[in-house]
Amino acid sequence: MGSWLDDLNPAQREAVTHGEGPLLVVAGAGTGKTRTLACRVAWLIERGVEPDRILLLTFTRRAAAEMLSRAGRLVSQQITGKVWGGTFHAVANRLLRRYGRFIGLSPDFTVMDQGDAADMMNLIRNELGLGKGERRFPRKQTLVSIYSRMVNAQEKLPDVLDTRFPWCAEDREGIAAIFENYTRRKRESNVLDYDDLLLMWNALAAAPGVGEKVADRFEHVLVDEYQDTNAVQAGILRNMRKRHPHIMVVGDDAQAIYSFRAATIRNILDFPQQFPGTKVVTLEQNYRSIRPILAASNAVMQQAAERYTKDLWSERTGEQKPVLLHCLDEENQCQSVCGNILSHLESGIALARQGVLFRAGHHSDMLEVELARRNIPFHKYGGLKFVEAAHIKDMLALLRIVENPFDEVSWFRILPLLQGIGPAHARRIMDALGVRRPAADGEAPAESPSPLRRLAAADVSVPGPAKEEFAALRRVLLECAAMPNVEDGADAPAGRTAPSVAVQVERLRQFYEPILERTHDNAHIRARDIEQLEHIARGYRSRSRFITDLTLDPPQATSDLAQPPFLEEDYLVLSTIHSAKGCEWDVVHILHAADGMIPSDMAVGETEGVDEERRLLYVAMTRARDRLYIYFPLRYYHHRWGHSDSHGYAQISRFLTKAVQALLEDRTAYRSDESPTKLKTMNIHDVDAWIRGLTGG
DNA sequence: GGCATGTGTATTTTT
DNA sequence: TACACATGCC
Repeated sequence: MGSWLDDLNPAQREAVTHGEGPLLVVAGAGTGKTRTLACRVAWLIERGVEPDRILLLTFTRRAAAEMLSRAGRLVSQQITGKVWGGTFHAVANRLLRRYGRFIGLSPDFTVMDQGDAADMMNLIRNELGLGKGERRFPRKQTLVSIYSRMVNAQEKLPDVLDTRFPWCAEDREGIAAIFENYTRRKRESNVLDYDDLLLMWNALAAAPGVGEKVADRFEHVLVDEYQDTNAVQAGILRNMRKRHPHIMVVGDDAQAIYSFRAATIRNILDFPQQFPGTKVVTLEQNYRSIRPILAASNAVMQQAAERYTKDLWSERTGEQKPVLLHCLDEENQCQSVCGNILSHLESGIALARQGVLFRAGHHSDMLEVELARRNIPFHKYGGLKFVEAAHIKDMLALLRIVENPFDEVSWFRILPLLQGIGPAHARRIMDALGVRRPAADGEAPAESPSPLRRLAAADVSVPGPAKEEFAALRRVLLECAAMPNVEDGADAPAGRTAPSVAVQVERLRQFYEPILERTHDNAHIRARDIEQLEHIARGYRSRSRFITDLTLDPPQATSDLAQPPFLEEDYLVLSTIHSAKGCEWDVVHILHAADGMIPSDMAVGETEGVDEERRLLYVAMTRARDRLYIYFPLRYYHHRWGHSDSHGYAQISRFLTKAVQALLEDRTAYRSDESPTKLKTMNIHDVDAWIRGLTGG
């Protein structure tokens, strides 16, 4: 047995060497959760468990890869491709391609992301003539949110509307009609959305016969970040573990931050009841942060109600309290952040060891401009993603049509791009090609000729001005469809090598570029993104695999691809707090610690919402190893997009109570002669005089 | 029916 | 800002 066991603390070792039955590891921030999971995998393998009979479910693919490479090093063998590791969604995809046919699912389904789901909702919304009425009908994004909430929380539509979307309650019938149609349309076009992946996996695992077969594949199931799983995911685990009690879940109720995705903290709190005989191990020694940072973080969490009690402690000493920086306004905040970053850089802390965290993607907008101006390189996580850019979506839609010619949403995205074709003609052409194939109730769609066959054979009528571009589209689609391609799921053919998917992408790009030039003004910047897409495609020989990977595990940030990774120098990470989960930095900067930002004013309605926002701040603070800066801009301008000078004064985040502030060091980010405190201490007459001063000039 | 142009408005986090 | 929707012209 590996001597590496000696490097673990007693609680970690207890978890790693746990024998039979369910195990819940309550692991506080920075307590070596990743290490414990990796060691558990290694321990199981050393005890003779076959790697491919282990299922490791993580929150991101990166997390799985990291744990498996660590475990592999411990047991001195390559296990990365053997252990089943990945997100719930990615594993669902893999299992469904292999076993889906047993529950009536055709294995060549395509996966649509949330944007595609929204487009399909919109398609139906327009067809049903909703949104034409007097009142505003919920928008496509809202519809997807409602739908996703409904299925993931397993709640009835009226309840979801009443509790979460009261302003949409009046449109219940219309919404119900859209959802019914939406589900049917997905089945007809052989498409699964994110939620379907989970629901279908659950159905598969629950199905008599095949369910047991799927469950028996895995002797051990390990789940990371269990506090951020939802009811469907808990159901999947129950179904997967009906006959094998070996399950280990790891999580921290204090770090649950995904309730908007219907994650429920009940999963972790109720785990011992759900899985009788559960052993609970608590990890409390924090290896990450120095004591003053931990003290402040713990003080923030002190106010939370129901939780597993943990007292995080650390041996890492240090004098420096976290710094609370009072800033004049956002501009001043930017200057201060940059100044602090650069001074740490000068003292030898590389940019890569510093992180900037914030509640919402746009909270870093101004800072990004300032960083660019000062030539400080950075990567942003959680902003607009590569695959969400319109031109990338267009390219993917083209590929999807080739892959699955029944994909309505993709056709309806591409056809109106052609000059002279709008929604009406697009519908007509799709009808002529037979893109929709009505399914009998609950059945897989009937066999019908591929729309591409009809495209090749029939002379589809298109309006005069569109003839030329349509002919080009026809040519390129048929050409790509004829190219050799490795099926996903099939093992790569040994002798014959199919060309990489990049060949198809290149061909599609040639078709698409003129359209790009016509429809977008910054066409050449976007063209570079498409070249990047082509670059990624070189690594794939299965078109299906390529499309699925991009939808289930998209490149984190657009700038990820701005320069090839090997040319990267040192760079700073900007991240939403959500995307920072599991990360750590020597120095952490938290922006906008003002009420309305953290907590977001969208969330302050219910106490549950506020509780989650508190945990967000806790997650952000506990990312820091040695230095923590919290910035509080005092003044916010009202109109984000306007030039108005009107502003209001912010309150400091309600989570930074007196008790917490006592554990922070106060500093101001501006010179005293700029001080807004003068204004703060003025009385009403002074304010009026001040206004007179402004109006009088 | 397509398309350019104008108007109003919402407004977080992500697999 | 970006998106949904209305209007008016070809």
